Amino acid sequence: MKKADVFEFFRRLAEANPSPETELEFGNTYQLLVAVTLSAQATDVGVNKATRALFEYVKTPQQMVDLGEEGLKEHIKTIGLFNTKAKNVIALSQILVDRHGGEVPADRDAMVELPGVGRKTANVVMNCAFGAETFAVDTHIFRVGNRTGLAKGKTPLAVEKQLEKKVPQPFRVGAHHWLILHGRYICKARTPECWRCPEVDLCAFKDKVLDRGARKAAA
DNA sequence: ATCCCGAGGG
DNA sequence: CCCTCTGGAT
Repeated sequence: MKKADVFEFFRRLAEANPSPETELEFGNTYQLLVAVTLSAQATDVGVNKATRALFEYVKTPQQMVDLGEEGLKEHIKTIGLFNTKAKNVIALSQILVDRHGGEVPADRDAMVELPGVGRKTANVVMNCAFGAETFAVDTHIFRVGNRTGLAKGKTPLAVEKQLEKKVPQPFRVGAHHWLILHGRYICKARTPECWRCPEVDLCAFKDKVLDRGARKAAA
């Protein structure tokens, strides 16, 4: 995508949604870290449903350690991969207590050291909690980047590097959310809704779905 | 059957 | 690179 088009792409997203936010619900940075960890292969709606009750009384890593692995499992049973997630969250919480004074470190490398926290999760927390210009490339951003031609790459890391290079300054903090929301609600995995996409004229996607009626008839 | 804001291990 | 963990929605 040409430089001027990239700017226009984000300008429109920003215009439509001036202050984008995560759809995950949380009350502090620690809860955000836990929520993002739980969100692997799960929808935000599903994660929120599980954390609503949990976060009522678990607001610190120490309180999570006190709850324990089995207690946590009871709360997150309805989310996929709950066994591994429960184990990781308890272990991660213990490390925060032991080595970080009960706080989430404002440092990506330190966060990635935590069990269950990879580069993508760390990038989300750095961006949402600390306002860092990080691009957490999840399934949505990977797809949107490659489809549109905004940031092509064979791996999430490659797409991340492209975004670091291409996203212009006024949009670097918000880009993560704009791209995810765009992917979730318009540039969907199965049936992208190009007919109502505000950026369709800037997009390189070859199989654009421009007519809803035609597509329904074909299906 | 396929997807959802992945990470860890082989 | 591959596989596994895992339930709910569509």
